[in-house]
Amino acid sequence: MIKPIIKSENLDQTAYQIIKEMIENRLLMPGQKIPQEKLAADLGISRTPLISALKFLEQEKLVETKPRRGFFVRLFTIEEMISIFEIREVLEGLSARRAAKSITDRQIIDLRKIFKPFLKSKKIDDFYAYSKADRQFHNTIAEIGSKEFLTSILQTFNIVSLAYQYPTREGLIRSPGETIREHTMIIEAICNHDERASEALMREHLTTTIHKLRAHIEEEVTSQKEVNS
Amino acid sequence: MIKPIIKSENLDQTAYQIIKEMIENRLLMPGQKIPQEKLAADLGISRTPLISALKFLEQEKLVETKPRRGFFVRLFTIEEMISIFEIREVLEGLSARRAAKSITDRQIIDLRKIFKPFLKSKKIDDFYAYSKADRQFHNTIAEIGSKEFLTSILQTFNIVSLAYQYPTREGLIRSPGETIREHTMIIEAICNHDERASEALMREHLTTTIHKLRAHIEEEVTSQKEVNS
DNA sequence: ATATTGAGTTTTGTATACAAAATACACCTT
DNA sequence: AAGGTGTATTTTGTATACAAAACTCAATAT
Repeated sequence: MIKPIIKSENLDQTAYQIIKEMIENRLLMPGQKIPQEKLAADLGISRTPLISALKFLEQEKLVETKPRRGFFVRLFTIEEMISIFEIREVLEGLSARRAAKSITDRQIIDLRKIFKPFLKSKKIDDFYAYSKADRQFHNTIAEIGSKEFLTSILQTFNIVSLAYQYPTREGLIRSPGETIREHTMIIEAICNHDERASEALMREHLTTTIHKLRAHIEEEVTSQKEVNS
Repeated sequence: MIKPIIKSENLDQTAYQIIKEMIENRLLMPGQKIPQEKLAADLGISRTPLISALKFLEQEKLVETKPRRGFFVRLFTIEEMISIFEIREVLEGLSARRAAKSITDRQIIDLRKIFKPFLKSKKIDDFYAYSKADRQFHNTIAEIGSKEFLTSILQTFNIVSLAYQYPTREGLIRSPGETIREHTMIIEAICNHDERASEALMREHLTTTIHKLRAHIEEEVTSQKEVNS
């Protein structure tokens, strides 16, 4: 995959973009200390814009500082993952509601296109492709329905992208067979400008995922105990 | 009012706190350019931590940068104000739901105390005191119900405090007589650990306020037109 | 009168310098 | 061998330095 290098105005913004990607792609591992001098040299910049970038990432909770000891890549707990999903539930619900209000004919066509390749097939087994469509679905609705603050919140806290860090099946918590119907229902509600249904369906969709996530975790804890005993 | 000066570890964090307060208290006016050299001198620090602080505030949308031209205090449009309230609606709804789940007996006592002084009186005319209680109500629920990410989002984007920048009656959009019943109902739902009702009532409370806000704006636009014609 | 030019001034974005704090590690003591 | 102590090394937080961009404003041209 070719990464779109956004040549931003300032060095700290470009550094920010690159480091964020490095964390998302696990080039910087959670818990690891970030070597300032070395990373600055690798990026071909001085420590000043690098530190500025790291402080952004600190506020986004992707990185943490221990004063006078440096920056470290942050580790997310299971509780935090659930917390992120709960926030997704309400914010993406709002996005969907707003999208239903403001969607244009052009955007309707784009939105309906996303899951088209999967509607014919009886069983969806290409998890990679479906995960990609899933992300695109959520991001598109966020783009249509969010402006200014909401976009800023979703992006700053990586609400959508962090959710796919879950370690199974390309980050998919539920199977495509289970979610495809919900996805199409949400899309239709938005395309019909039904604000109430769009929000309700999106929330339901994510609530169900949270339940499944909780169940997964329970299972894991139980099986861990079995191994340890 | 004595401001609690939080002596933080780093200079940029203290600068951040002070500048944020200056903006909230209108010592730095919206639209105004921020003079770096002068402000740094006033705070007794160099430009390095000051810029760092300003970049935080930029991400919070309290300040904006025009590249190579400097930092400016940001101006909020009416549309953005409504947008903030919509985000409040869903995020505080979530806060209330979580608070209902986790509230302790000690916190129940504190929460019930907030509106006690106003329950006896027939008519509430001390807008200043009521506005303060209102803020405390929302902040307390946020504190009880939010952890990690949600707190961080609410604080970072000043979701609660920005809402009181509305220029009438200490930022109160609806009259105390109108809202006191809703406030007590929300409090009771939370104290009874009723998650569903807590979220629903909080959302309703804020939705009604948004409607009122929209009506106010309509009125203003209309009367403006009358003046201009 | 309005618009354009350009030298002088201010301010920005970034690199570098440096004191103070943290860390590493060899050496000593028990 | 285990633990403590002091010194050398690294790294952090902040100030300062400086080239390049933006602004100011008076002089000139239209």
